[in-house]
Amino acid sequence: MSRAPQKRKIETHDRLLTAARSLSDLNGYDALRMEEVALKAGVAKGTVFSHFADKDRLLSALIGADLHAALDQMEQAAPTDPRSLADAHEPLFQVAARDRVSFDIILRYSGAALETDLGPITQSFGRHMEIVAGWLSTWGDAVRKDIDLELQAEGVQAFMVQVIALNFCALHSSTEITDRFETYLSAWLTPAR
Amino acid sequence: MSRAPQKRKIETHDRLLTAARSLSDLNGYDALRMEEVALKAGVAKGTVFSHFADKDRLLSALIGADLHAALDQMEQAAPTDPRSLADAHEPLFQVAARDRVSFDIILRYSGAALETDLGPITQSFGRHMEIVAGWLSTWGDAVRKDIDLELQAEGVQAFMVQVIALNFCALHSSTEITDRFETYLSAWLTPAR
DNA sequence: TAGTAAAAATGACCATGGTCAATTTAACAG
DNA sequence: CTGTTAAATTGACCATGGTCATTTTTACTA
Repeated sequence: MSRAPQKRKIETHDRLLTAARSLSDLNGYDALRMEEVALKAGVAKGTVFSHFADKDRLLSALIGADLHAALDQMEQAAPTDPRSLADAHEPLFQVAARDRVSFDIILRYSGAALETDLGPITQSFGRHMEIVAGWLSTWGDAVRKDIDLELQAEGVQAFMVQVIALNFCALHSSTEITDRFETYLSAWLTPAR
Repeated sequence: MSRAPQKRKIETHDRLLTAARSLSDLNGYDALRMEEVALKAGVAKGTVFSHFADKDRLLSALIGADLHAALDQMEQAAPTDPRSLADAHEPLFQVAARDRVSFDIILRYSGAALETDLGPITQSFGRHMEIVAGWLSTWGDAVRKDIDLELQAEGVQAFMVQVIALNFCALHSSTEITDRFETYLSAWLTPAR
């Protein structure tokens, strides 16, 4: 028989996340070492890997939290056109541009919205889609009507990933990201004239 | 003064690529070991890293070649609508779906089309864009006219990345990829009604 | 309270990507 | 042919992510 997780496990899990967070705040995700996390959490190295299957999962937990925080901030906005929709994504772009590692991890899980086994990044992409769909549903005639809401939101996500990727490969500033994003969004969302 | 690369270097480079290719054909990119490549090429491990800065670069060379071959095949087609455009991408999807590693590497360099220092993957994305733009330019009224050709091609690429990502995260078959791609392409390219 | 079975934690150990000071080889000048 | 310099190669070495048999702790039962 399998039993419920012990209180100890939950505490250790929290300590690990806290340790990883403070270390990554200090030196960025790139410099994060699993052994340091263990040390800081007062735990053996093997324990880290019994909580997070690999480094990617630990990073996903951290970056997923970053994304959720960014989405919280995003939700304050109420964009009504492509320009303000692009601007509303600023917090997300901040997270994605923080680190090469953030970029890699986010990109890798970017399309995971349909996955059954939801990781934290995947989850935040799902949430992002709901937020965007919610906004678009209030736009009335300002948005095209020939494709359904879900498809529209998926497209927004595709272009979001695109501009994030472009940002990292060339050396674009953050404002250039939103400008570029706005161009895509206008072309994608604007109704036929 | 710096001198031109010696003949020896070029030969070694070729041997390394050949070795890596045959090993990856055998067991996939995932199981490729740098030391095995060195061994097979009859060279010390350090030599591999003097030719390819890191494993990613070596993989990029291989996968970049895969992509170019796929593009060669793609160029045989002459799609005239979203459906056939999606179908024409089949060879590319094959390459991208070969391996988790291919997916990761391709995705990471997907947005690199604007980069100055062109890697092989980046290059193939540039070439892809030219091909698509060339095709679209012959579509006449079958394609929207409110945005320019370049932007259209960029969008095609964004959706291509999206469906590749979706494919790996959920368990979609290859036909489902092209179907999904076609949906996006219709919505993106079809002129206003 | 003692017994016990599963969960949790441990840390020595391994695999592999990557580094670099030292060595060998190629190419050219005189 | 000999000497000289930079290019090319070498392989011992390191860093770090990840494994797993063993040990310790927890929570439950009689």
